[in-house]
Amino acid sequence: MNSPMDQSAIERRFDEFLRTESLKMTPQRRRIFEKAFEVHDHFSVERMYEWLKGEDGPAVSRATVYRTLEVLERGGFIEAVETGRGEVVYEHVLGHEHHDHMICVMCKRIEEFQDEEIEALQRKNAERLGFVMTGHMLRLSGICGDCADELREDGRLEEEVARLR
Amino acid sequence: MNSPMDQSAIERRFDEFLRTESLKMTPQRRRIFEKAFEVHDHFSVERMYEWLKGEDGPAVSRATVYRTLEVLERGGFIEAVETGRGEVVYEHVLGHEHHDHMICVMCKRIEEFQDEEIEALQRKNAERLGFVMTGHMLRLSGICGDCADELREDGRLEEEVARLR
DNA sequence: GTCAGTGCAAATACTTTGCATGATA
DNA sequence: TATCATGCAAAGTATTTGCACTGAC
Repeated sequence: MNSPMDQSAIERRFDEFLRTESLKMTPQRRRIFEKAFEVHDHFSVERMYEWLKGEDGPAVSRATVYRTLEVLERGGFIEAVETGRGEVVYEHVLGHEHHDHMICVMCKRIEEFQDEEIEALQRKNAERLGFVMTGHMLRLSGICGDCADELREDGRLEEEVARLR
Repeated sequence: MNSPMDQSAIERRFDEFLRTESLKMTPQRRRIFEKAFEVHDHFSVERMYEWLKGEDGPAVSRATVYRTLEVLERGGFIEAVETGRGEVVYEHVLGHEHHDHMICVMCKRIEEFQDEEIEALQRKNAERLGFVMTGHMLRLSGICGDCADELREDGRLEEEVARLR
């Protein structure tokens, strides 16, 4: 699946963003940025660090990964997704519609979904509470089809679901 | 506002839970448990630790607070609420209906709300994705009425909202 | 040439753990 | 009396920061 916006267009935006913030384009930033848009998957700081370490190119330290992801987030290029218990992964944003996440507690697979009805109800509740809503995070957790099948074969699905609920 | 279940009834449940798990009732556990149900507010590990340190009674170490909150969570007496960016606070559960949270990004105030329509839509989405849903977390963030008023006085509301969005 | 960015190692913040001691059932 | 729980300090883990050096503009 390709993004509706191609790599070079996104890169131009990044250049632009750096310029407006008087930040500099460095090989490290470029590597991190490109990797973030090349993968169509969620990644942690550690994962990004390992990816870059395993490939050719200028070395990138953990500190720089932290610092750069912060810049990318501030610029709206990536977004942090809390997967639970303090764990954070990132996903690139440009060319993607807003969406929420459904995470498999067994294999950690992350599915995305959108539901305008839910969004509308969120806004309604915020308003009722007298808040100006600026953001939200909705995360569903459960057992994905594949993992459920495996458990079902062993007759352990009910048990697991009960334990998790 | 009082819970529909009184303190002693909750405490009996705790005794029972400890017994079924072959755990022991200690002064430390009792202090933490009672404080968790006495306050009608969300608390962090650190906050609980500080509360107990400031009051009479047997000393409670940080390690014990961590360990006991884990026990209370496992027993379904309290629930962890992620307030964002890895921060976790707890709230007591018994006698409270399930609810979601709306957090003020300025003063950190937490409001609770319930919306059965949202719950139903969540279940629908999970099903569509082929998941057996076992849990969810919905957190709205924004600026509460009071903080919004303050910003409005200074004419900085629009600006802040734009920055946060 | 100036200012920002980088790597490194140290510092920080938060949480968990091993172990000797003490308390509960 | 047999566990189990506690406090303490040490060890993890994840992230941030100070600083000297390097590199982009």
